[in-house]
Amino acid sequence: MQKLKEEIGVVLAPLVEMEEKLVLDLLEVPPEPDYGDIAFPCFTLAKKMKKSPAAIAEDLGNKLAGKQGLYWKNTEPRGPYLNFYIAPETYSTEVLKKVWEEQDKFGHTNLGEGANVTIDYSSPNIAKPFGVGHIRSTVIGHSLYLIFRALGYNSIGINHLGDWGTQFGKLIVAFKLWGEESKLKDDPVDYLYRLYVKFHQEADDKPELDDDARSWFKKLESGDKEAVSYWEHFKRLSLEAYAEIYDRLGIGFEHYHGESHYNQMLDQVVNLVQEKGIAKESEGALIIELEPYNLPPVMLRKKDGATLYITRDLAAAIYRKETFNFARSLYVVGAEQTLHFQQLFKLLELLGFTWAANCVHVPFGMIRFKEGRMSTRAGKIVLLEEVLDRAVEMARAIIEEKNPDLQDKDGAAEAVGLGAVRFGDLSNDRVKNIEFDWEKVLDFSGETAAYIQYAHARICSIIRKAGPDLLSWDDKVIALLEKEEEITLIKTLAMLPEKIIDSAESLKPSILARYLIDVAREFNRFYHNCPVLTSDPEIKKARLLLINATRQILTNGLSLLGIVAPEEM
RNA sequence: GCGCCCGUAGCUCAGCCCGGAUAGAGUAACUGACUACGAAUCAGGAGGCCGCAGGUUCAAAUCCUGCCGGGCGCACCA
Repeated sequence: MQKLKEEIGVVLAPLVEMEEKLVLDLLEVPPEPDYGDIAFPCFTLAKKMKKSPAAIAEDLGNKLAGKQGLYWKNTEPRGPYLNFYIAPETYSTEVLKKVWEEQDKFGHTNLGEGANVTIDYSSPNIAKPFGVGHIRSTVIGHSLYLIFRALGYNSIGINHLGDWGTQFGKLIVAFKLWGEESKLKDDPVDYLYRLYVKFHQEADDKPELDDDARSWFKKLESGDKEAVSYWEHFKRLSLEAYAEIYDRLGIGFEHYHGESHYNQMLDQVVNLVQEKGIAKESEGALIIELEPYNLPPVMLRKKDGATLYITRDLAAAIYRKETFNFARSLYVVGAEQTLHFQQLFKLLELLGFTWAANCVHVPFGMIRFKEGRMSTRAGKIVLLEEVLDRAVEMARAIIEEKNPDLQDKDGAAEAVGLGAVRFGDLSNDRVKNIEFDWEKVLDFSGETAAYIQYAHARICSIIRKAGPDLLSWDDKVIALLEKEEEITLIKTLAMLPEKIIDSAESLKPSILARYLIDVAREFNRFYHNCPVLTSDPEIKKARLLLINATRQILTNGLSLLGIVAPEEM
């Protein structure tokens, strides 16, 4: 498509007396396939030439009448637009050959030239259960990780574990009051979670519990043996539980640098801020006024001397720059923390770090119940594990019904079930809140991962039946792909590279996800109108190449969303 | 009170960054297609003051301003 545009630029520039680049910027894709493949709008020219846009388009059409290029076969003025139609043969050959040759690398580029991109994602809070709320950061972050890697960046996944903070004071207090070691061993995350909830219930009536919790956290910060041993115990048990979920989702991190990792740097960071002269004491606490920037003040140290979340984030940002010298640093964290990151980045800027401009908060909306928001403290939460299990179970039931002879039912059910959960989080614009609805989670029809996986499985089935020998590259047969469904499918396939780039630039995997739905849809249209196996040998060969390219685009795309496409389901 | 985000078909959402041709999907309800390469599919009609009101423009779902509705946040949590 890019080559087509460039060619048009060269042809059009002299005719309209504009620079090629300007022409290229104006070119757009028409809303209807009937209107051609690339359109040149004549509105901007109308002023300059003092003629109606339609007359200009007409004029250009006359000048180009009967002419054609390598990638376009004719032009057609239509209202204020001059529309170009592609030459299917050269275009299709170009696209399909490229996919054939590059295989699982199709769509990948070296745009990033190996530059480091740190991606802070998932980052659960130790001792809290892994709820569906956390899946958004995990799944969106991991997809961005894969997308950046496909573009030649060196993605560095960082799991910034919430393994420090007042919640540990609360847990220690709760465990000392009500805890039993045996129950802790059975199901540590669940048990710690129940203690956490109980703590908040009790603290409503007994505010002194909160004071106890603060003082235990203070002890932890100053290295108190007992506090540290509780903390280590809780942390180890939680990490073991998270590891299972990450394994299941096929997710790994380069670094598990939790908040505690930055403890030894905090004094240094606080000193740095004080040297800059931007901090001041207020009611015993150390704060920084950000009023000139229209932001509320930031507190770096509480009056009891303990540090806060942002103190550790400040240290972490500096550490990441020093360690990884990132080109960009992404924080895939909920939208409710937008202010926090505005303050953090402003602080970095005030400290004179010009790279603060390369730090980006990638926010996303929250998952809510119909009745209101989820709350860990109140115990109103849906566990991720339960969601995954039920989705896989449902997929398994459907397979049992539709494909009872399938060999690897478990494998397929896992791929489809997990794919559904992932896709549900990836296919909509990040920033919107999602209403949690079991019916939607367990629905595998329409715009879902299963729709894409099903198209993939059908293709695999056809290729299996044709026999692998028939699938080989042949320049000569591509010209036989001339039906509307075939051409449209090829045009859609060709978009993968630009969609991957779009996703990276906008930090929205949803662009890629929705594109894959389009590909599957166009394939289905082809499938219902163009038989492969029963066609004449030459056409059969050409169509096999076409569906094989489609299969490749689907797996390449899905893999960047972290979704597996089984060959049968 | 102040700041940020969201508002498009009954429901869930694309499109908005970068303004252009009749505003698109899915889903629900209705109609049709398995003696067809897998019906988790496809085809069809139906369904819209693009929250409201101004403004900019030859042209606004898209840009600007105000308002309304919802969400989130705003010094000792993360």
